[in-house]
Amino acid sequence: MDYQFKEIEQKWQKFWAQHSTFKAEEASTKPKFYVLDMFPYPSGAGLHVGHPLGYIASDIFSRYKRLKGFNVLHPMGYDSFGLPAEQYAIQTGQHPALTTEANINTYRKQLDGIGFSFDWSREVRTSEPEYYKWTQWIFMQLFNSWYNLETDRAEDITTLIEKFNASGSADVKAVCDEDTKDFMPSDWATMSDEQKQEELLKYRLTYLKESTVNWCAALGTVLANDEVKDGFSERGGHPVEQKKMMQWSMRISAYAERLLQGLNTIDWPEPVKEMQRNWIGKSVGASVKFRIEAADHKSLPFGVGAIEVFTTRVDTIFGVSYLVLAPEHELVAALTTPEQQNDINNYIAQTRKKSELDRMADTKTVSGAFTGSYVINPVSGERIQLWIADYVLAGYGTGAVMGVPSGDQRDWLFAKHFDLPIVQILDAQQDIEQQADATKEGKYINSGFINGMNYTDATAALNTWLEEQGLGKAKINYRMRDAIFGRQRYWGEPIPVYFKDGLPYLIKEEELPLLLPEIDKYLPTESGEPPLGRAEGWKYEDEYEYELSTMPGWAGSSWYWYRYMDAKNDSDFASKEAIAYWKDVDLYIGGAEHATGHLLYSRFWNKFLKDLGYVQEEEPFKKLINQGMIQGRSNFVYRVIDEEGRGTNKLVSYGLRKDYKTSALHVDVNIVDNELLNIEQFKLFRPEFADAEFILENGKYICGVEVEKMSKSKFNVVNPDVLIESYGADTLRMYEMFLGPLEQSKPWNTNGIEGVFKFLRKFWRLFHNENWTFHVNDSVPAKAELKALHKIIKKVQDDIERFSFNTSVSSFMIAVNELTDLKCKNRQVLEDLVVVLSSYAPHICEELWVMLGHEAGSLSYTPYPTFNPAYLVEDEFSYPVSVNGKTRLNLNLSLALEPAAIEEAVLANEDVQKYLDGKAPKKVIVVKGRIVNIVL
RNA sequence: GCUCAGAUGGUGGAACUGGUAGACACGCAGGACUUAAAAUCCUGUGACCUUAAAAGUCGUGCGGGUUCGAUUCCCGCUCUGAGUACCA
Repeated sequence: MDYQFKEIEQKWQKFWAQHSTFKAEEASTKPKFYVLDMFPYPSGAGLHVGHPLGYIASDIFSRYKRLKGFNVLHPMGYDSFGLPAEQYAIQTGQHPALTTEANINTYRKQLDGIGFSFDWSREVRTSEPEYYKWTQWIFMQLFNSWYNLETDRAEDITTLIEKFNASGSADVKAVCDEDTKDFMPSDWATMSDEQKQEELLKYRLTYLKESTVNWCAALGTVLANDEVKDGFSERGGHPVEQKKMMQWSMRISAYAERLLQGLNTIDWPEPVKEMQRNWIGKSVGASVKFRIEAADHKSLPFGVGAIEVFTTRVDTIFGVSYLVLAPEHELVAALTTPEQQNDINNYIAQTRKKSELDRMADTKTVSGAFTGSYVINPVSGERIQLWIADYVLAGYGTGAVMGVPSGDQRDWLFAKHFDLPIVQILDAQQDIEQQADATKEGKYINSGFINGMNYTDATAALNTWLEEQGLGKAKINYRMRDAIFGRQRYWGEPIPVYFKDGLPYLIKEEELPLLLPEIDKYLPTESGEPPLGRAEGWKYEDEYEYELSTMPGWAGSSWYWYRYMDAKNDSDFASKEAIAYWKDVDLYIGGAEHATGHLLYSRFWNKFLKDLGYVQEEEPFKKLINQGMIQGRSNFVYRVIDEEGRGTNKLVSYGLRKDYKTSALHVDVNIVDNELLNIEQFKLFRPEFADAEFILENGKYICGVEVEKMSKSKFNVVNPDVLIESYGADTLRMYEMFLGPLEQSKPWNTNGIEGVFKFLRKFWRLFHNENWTFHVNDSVPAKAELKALHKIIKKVQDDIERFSFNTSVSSFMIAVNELTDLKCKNRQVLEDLVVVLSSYAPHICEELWVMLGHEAGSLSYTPYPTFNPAYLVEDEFSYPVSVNGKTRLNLNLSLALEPAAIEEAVLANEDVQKYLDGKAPKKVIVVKGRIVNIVL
C-alpha cells in the first residue's frame, strides 16, 4: 500500500492510548528523566500551529530518552484558572468551569492528533478542587512561616513565637515589615491574642498589608508588577493606576539573594537569567541618615528626625549639594515651609496629572520644587536644601536620594537647572562644569577625612564611620518587591482564610479544599466587593467572613511539576517517595515570556518547600529551553484606488502594484500557495470581489507578504488540524522542526511542507517494492549502506543532545536518499533506521516496526542503535589543495597517509608542480590529515 | 539610554572546537513519462566575466585587525528583533 498516513496515525494514536504505552512508573531500575512542557491555558481559540512547537521538541526528546534507556516522565495538564473564561462568563453567564471544560476537550483532541507521548494518567488541572486543595495548602504553609535570616531559611512560625517568649524581638533577625515593634518577652506575654496576631502578620511569608498596588479598573482587580507592561495591563491592555489597598502579599523579597545566587547553578538561557537578575535588581551601597534641621515647619511624626537615603556611591557624600524626596514621600507635607507651600502643591498636582507613561517617557525635562527645609550632611555638617522631584520613585529604596552633581549626570542636570553648587570630589574628575564624571579613579578632594584616599578605602572608611556614629551603614538593596497575591476575581483559588475581629485566620487543614462558591453573576458586588462577595451564606462556621479575593494566575503554576509526580494523591501534594524519586525537572521547555513571572515564582515556592523539607532540590528546573515565538505571515492583495480615493473593483498583482494607487487587503493565507493566489477560492472568500478584475503578472496573481502576530483578524492563522488532515501528524512534526532552530523566533510559512511529506513517502517506499508490497531482505548489509546508517545514528544523537532538531531532519532526508540510491532493502539497516527516526515521526515508524515483525508497541522502548565509528572510516581521501589560502586543486590520493607523506605526495603531483612552476613553497600545512595549504 | 540576541542565495536555513561557504528543503527553469493533467523521476540554479569547453574574479551587514587560512576570533560602526527603563 501507498503511504496511508491517516489510517496509520489514527491506528497508533488509539493503540498508545489503549495500552498506556507512555505511562511512567516509579518502580524502575532505569535512571529517571523528567521532561516538562509549560502547561497551556486552554483558550477558546484552540491551538494554532505555533503552540505545539515546544511540545514537539520535548516529545522528540522524551521519545529519544526512552530509547536511550531512561524512565521518562513526560506529563501534560492545564493551567485552567484565568481571566478569559471569567470575561466570557461575565458576558454570557456561562459558568467558567463549563467554558474551561469545553476548551480543554478541544485542546486534548488537537494535542492527541499530533501523536505526543504524554502520560495522560497524570494530567492536572489547576481549577480542579483536588488540585487547588494543595495550592491552598501551600498558601497555609507560607502563612505559617517566617524567614529567619540567622538560619537563612523559612521556619515554622512557632519558632518565632518561641523566640518572642524567650527574649522578645531583640535578637530576632527576620525578613519582615518595617513597622515591627521592639518589645521584651514580658511585653509579649502581656499582649492580647489579637495584638500577637497583628504582630506575627508582619513576619509571615504571606501577609496582609496596606500597600500601593497596580489597580486596573477595567478588569476590576489588582495586578502584580510582572502583569503590568508600560502602565497597561498585560492582558487586555487596559490602563493601570497606583492605589493604596489592603492586600495579600508574598514575601518573595526574603528569597532575593537565594534566587539570585541560584541562577549560577542552573543551565538556563543567559537572557532569561539576565532578566531575572535585573528583576531582582541587587545593588550594593549604604543607607545614610540626613538629620532634618530644626525649623518652623509643621511638626514631624513622632520619632522622625532624619531622612534616610540609599546610595551606591557613599564615597561621593562630600559632594552632596541637595537632597530630593519623591513627591509621594510621606514627609513632604510636614517638611514644606509656608513660603514654599504653593510651589510644592503645584508641583505635586502637576506630577499627579502626568500619567505613568508620560513620566517614564519624559526623562529629559528637569523638574522639581524646593520644600524650604534643610537637612544636615552627616559627614560634613553642611546645611543642604531639601527638594522634591518626580525622578525619585517612592517605590524604590527609601524614596529619597542625595544629589551629587559632579558624579551623576542626572544630578548634574538638576543642579544646573536650579543653580545648585557642583563640587568636585575626585582629582580625576574632568570638566565637571560641562558634565558629570562618574569615575571612581583618583584620590578624593574637598572630602573631609577621606581626602587622599582611593575609592575602595574611602567607601570602607565611610561605612565604618557612619555605623559608629549611628548615622548609616552598608546596605544591600533589591529592586524586587513582594508579590501582590490577591485578585478581585471569581475564577481563581479561594484564599483559605476567614476574618475575626479584622484579623485573618487560616481555616483548618482538614477543611481543605475551600471550594469556590457558586454565584449568580460574575461581577463585583454593588458595594464594590469582589465577585465572591455575592456568594450567599458563604461564611466560615456560618459566622466569619471569608477572604473575598482569590489567588493570582501564577499560584497554581508555581508547583504543578510536583503534582505530576503523584497526581492522584489525596493525602499529600505528592508523596515523599515520588518526590525522592523524580526530584526535579531535567528539561523544561517553554516560552521566554514567563522569565520574570512563572519562572521566578516557581523558584520561590520551590525554595520555600525545600526549606520546610517537603522537596529535595533547591532549584526546580535544571535545564530550560525557550522555544521561539511563531509569528504569523500575512498575505495581501492590492486593491486599486481611484482618483477620489475610493476602492475600485480591480486587484493588481504584487509586482505591478507600483503602477497604481493601491490599498493592501489581508487575504486568507490558506488560499495562497507560495504567494500565488488561488483566484477561484478568493472569490468565495471575498464574495464582493466575485466579478473583480485581476491584473496579473505572467498570468499569475502574486500576493504580498508581511510578518505580523498570528490572529484571526489578519487571516494568517494556520491550524495544525488542517495540515494534519492533508499531510499527517508525522509530516507536521518534522516540518515544524525543519523550519529552523528551535529557540529562534520565526514566521510560520507552510511553503515547503511538501518537501517533508515527500521525504516520508520516500521513506515508506524504502520498505516496499514497485507494487507497494512490503519487501525487505536478510542479506549482509553493504558497506555503503552501513555507512549511511551509522552517519544518521551519530548525527541524530548529537543533534538531539544539543537541541538542534532542524539539522536532523535534513540528515534524515540525506540518509533516505542515499539508501534509495543504493536500493537498500536490508532488514538490519532499515530496522535501525526506523528506531532512529521514531522520535521524530513515531506513527509511520510504529507501523513499519510491526511490518518488520516486531511486537506492537515495543518500538518506544527498543534501545537506540549503537554508533560504530568504524563504518565511517574512508579509504580514499579527497585532498583539497589551497595555495595561500585559496582552493586551487582537488587531488584524489588513494591512501590515508601520514602528514609528512601527504606533503611529499602533494608536492610530487603534476598539477601542483605546474602551479609551483619550479618555485619552492615557503611552507606546507596539513590539517586533520587531509587539508593542505601551500604558502608561497 | 542600557542589556542581550541576531544579520549567510529569490526564500527557510546548513557549515559542531578557524580548514573545499551555501548542506537539506522550497521556489524557479529545462527535460523524461503521459492524449493531457496530477503524481513521480532526472538535470540546472550565489553574482560577475568569458566560453565550444575549461578556467577566472567577487562573495557570509559595513570598515579594520589577528592568522598560512576567518561566516567562525578581536576592535569599531550600521541595521533588525527582544527585554528593560529616571533604580539613586
